[in-house]
Amino acid sequence: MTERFDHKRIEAFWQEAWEKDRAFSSSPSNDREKYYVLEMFPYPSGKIHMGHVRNYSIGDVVARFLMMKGKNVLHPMGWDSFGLPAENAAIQNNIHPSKWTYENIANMKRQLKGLGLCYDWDREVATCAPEYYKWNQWIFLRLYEKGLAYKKLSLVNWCPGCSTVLANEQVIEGACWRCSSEVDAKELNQWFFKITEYAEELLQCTYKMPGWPERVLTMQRNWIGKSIGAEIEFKVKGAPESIRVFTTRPDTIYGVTFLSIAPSHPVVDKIASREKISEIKAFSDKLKNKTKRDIDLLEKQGIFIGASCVNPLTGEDVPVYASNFVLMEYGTGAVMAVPGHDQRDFEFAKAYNLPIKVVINPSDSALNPETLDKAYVDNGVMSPLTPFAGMSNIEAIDEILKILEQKGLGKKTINYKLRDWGISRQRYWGCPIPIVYCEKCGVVPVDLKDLPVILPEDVSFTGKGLSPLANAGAFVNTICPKCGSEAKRETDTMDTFVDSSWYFLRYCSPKELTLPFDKADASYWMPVDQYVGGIEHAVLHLLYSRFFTKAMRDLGLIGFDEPFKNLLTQGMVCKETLKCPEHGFLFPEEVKAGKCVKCNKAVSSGPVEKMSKSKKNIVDPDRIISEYGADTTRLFSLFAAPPEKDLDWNEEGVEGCYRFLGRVWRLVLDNIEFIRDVQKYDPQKDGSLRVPTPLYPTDPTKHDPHKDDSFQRKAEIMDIHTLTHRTIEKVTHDIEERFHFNTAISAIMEQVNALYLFIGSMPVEKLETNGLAKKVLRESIESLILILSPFAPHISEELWKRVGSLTPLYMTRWPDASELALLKEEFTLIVQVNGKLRSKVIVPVGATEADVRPIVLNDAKTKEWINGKSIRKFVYVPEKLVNIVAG
RNA sequence: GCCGAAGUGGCGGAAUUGGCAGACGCGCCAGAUUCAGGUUCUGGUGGGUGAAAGCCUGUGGGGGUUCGAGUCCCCCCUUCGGCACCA
Repeated sequence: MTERFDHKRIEAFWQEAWEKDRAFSSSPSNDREKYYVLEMFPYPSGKIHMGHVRNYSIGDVVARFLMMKGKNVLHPMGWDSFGLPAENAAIQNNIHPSKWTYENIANMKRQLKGLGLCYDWDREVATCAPEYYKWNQWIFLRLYEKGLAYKKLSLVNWCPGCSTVLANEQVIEGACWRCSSEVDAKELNQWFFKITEYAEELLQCTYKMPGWPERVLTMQRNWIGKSIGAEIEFKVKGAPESIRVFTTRPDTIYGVTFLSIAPSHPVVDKIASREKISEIKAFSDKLKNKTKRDIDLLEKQGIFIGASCVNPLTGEDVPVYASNFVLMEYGTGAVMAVPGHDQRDFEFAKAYNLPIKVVINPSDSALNPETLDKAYVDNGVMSPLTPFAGMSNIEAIDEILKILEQKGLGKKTINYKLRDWGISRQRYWGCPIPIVYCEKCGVVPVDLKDLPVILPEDVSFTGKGLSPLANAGAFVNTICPKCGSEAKRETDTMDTFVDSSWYFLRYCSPKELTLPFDKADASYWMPVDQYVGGIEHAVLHLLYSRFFTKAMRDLGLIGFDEPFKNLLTQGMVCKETLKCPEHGFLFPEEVKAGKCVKCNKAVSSGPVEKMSKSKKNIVDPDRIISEYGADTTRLFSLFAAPPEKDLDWNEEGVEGCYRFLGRVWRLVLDNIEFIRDVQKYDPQKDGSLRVPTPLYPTDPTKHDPHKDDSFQRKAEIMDIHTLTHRTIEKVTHDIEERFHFNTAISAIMEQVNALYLFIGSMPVEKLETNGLAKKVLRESIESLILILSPFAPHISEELWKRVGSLTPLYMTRWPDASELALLKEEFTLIVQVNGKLRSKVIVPVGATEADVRPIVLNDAKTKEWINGKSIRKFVYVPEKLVNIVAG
């Protein structure tokens, strides 16, 4: 009886051994090439979910593989531990956010260790620790000093029911997530980081980042939203003011029939007629209180403000409208309206009976504004109504800009959609902003030597009113660092995205006391060679981190431009949902025989969706790990789909992986006597034993144990040798070049299947006496254990020890595929007749067309298909196939 | 509306450069082992047709390029993701 595969005992044993050996600790070294593998650190919400398992399994394979490849690998882990859920827990369960957070960290750390992930835990960081957030404050002050952090009035979401500010994420369809009151827009003084200063560089670098997925780069480019156009000044008729508009289509200026401005545009107060001002104000307020979605549904609306401007080129009067579709935040808050060539303006002109002018025509026809049913937005030729009749509109842009520039009424401009990053949060559980407000000195930064500004523990959580910090007198009341008189601290905390914008640098020297990180350590380890995380951070975290890197470079802290060389965005973990017509989503245990246990109605299986509590389709990693083990859990999460695709969770697939590991276990233990003390087969020394080998799988009659012919036996043994090295080659390539762990695992499975067949076809006494078989078997099993180890490290370590290795597996080199073993003397040539597979022939490697032609044409099957027809073409693809065109 | 990704057996997915479509796993079917269930081992499994060998057909749909297309080009359909009055 083979010893049972006891995953619990094995996994506990090796996890302890790795920890005791400090197997994965890292330090800079000049004799090995560095490699920094990073997975996005988790928010300590309480326990890990399958998304974490997947994310960290991917990173772990990369890290373990590269360690075995001899790289000096940095693979750290930490906690993004400031944030709102901790505060909610405080309000709901009367537990301090700090306690809640650290308990969660302890539990999740236990879970990550239970997965056998190869982290250097000596580098662990938690962003809520003063030793960490001190440096947040330090960076903030350096940015402030550089003018990259500033304060300004801006709109926030205000809940009148809770009398507090809400984050955008807390506003659900325009209402408070907690009390459902309608959320107002409110103007507050907020701190900002000047990310817009880097808009152009952030954009340009996206074209030089081949290691990032194209779709993430596209999303970032869209988010930055560069558009090239012109700013044009329209003088107000009968008033000293003028209105500046931004347009990407200066070529349409001759078609302007009105101007549209944002209702909140400051010019309204100056030029609108008295009776209109209050109407426009009301219109503007109404818009502010609507969520984006609602505005989308609104029709084009506007109010004539009672004033007109003059078209700088035609001198025509253009009435000014306050319109609901013009945003104050973009461009200049004013647009020139060209109904003939812009669809929004067209709709507005139709609704308000404004003239439509065509100034650009398609190259082959002339448009009639009377009969136009939509705006003509394509390129074309300038119409006779303009001074550039017949010229292409693209060329006309430069001509028009020249005239405007001469008149001093326009110039080329670039606009970005990217806004400065508002980092103030009216919350407690975050990093305090190190600023003091003094009546005499105004805004005063805290001295660097006085950092950190410690977040006070002794505060009360009511969920009402201002941030708990604002009520913490001992915190708020302080002394002005400049003049020493009484002053008050800033009570807002920083957005938690600030914490995560530089944590990858802190990992390089997590215990550094004088700076956020040691410059030499950072320049050794950085940039991150491989970053792995979810697509949900495509813009936010990944853009902020890029910005921070550039800003810190300009502060002289680092000497590189981009933080993450290669990025892998893994797909979501999904599962089928179950839905009862009466009770909605159900947990699997609420369904018996396809019926809801509450109402006995038939339950339909809903769509496969991302695992979430509300959809009741979550699978708890703890349960899976305890039932099947960490190795199986990791293996399944890597085998079920390629990493960037969504993964469908199904328990039968998990069982399949468990079965596979059991199969490996038995394969090794059942044959351990044959291989334990045998020397490995070395093709360099034993190369003379090589015999011509057909491709695997070979003729099934060969597996007949009674038909023992030593030549055939030898060929069969050598097939295993070849397969072993082909598998090493494929697995190495799949991990290294493609991150296709699913195909790497399937190749290992194929090797296992082949070994079972080989052993099954070989009588025991043969195995015992055949030296070559033993050697080849040992080599194959050894290499199997090694290449399986990044995926399933515990079982691999255990088997590695069992086959008699003295050093632990994690200290062992990754096997190399022997080129000699991969050499073939013959290969199977595919024979196609008229593009269809008709036969196969064995030919020597390196055969030329002249060598192959007679062999193929004499092949009986091929002859049959050619059937006397004349051969019109003979296509030979060396080492692959021939295609005979006959007819 | 714009941008992007994808569409292959009952299911998850392979096919790296245009060259044997469906590797591997799940499920299902059969045989062996077992007192029995489970386990384990072996074989089969796209569809059509056939006793079988085999033949025909087949990668969302339609066209094209090519000796040869899941892969390249054009048009269309569907699904998912992102952005969305950005002037």
